[in-house]
Amino acid sequence: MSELGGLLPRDFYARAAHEVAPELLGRLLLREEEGPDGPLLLRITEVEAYEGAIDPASHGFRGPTARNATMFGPPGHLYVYWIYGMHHAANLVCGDVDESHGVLIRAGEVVQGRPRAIHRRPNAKQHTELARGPGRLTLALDIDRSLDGTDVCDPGAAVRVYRGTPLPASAVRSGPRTGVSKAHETPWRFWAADDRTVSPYRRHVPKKRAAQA
DNA sequence: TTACAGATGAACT
DNA sequence: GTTCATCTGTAAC
Repeated sequence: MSELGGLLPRDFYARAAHEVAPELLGRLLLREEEGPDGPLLLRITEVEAYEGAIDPASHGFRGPTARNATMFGPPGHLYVYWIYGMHHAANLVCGDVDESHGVLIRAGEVVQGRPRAIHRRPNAKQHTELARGPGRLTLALDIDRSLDGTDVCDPGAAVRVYRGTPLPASAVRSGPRTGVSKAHETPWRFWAADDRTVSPYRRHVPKKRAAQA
């Protein structure tokens, strides 16, 4: 398909996450699938940047663990983690090896393969809800920990990122990150202006107290 | 619009 | 052992 515009090269990711993040808006995330229907295609509309050792909100802040090992590897790979015991979230590893920079893919618009996304997300009332939010997005695209470490620059990979049509800077908005308890003031959430597939902002819920007996 | 339950892994004491 | 996390669906205001 010509609209894909070719794979984004690894160099694209080999920069600070907050530089890469806004340039990912409008790009196309391709999810390869078995069967005759061909791949799913998602146009990225919302992302958040996390920057390793200098960013207390990043999974990489306290150093490598079994879960976040992928973040400490080379850029251009997919970091998938399991959160709150019920959702997956997908990041693209940025920066250099050991820097543990990442860009969380928060939301997007399913532009191809929509019936399959609807099948996986029966609760979605409109197509704009199919991948509106990081947990919903991974559900719609059937992304889980088995895809952790996928090289999105590899033409044969199950998940890849294509150039698509990047958003002009004038159509990019930024603000505080969602659901993050630390470094809340850092405006490293980026989204496409006036796009209905962008998730609603939810500030961090300070704490959940167990009910007193 | 705001608040909370829910399930699991990882970090922390 | 305890606390909390890059969240979502549902319910009460």
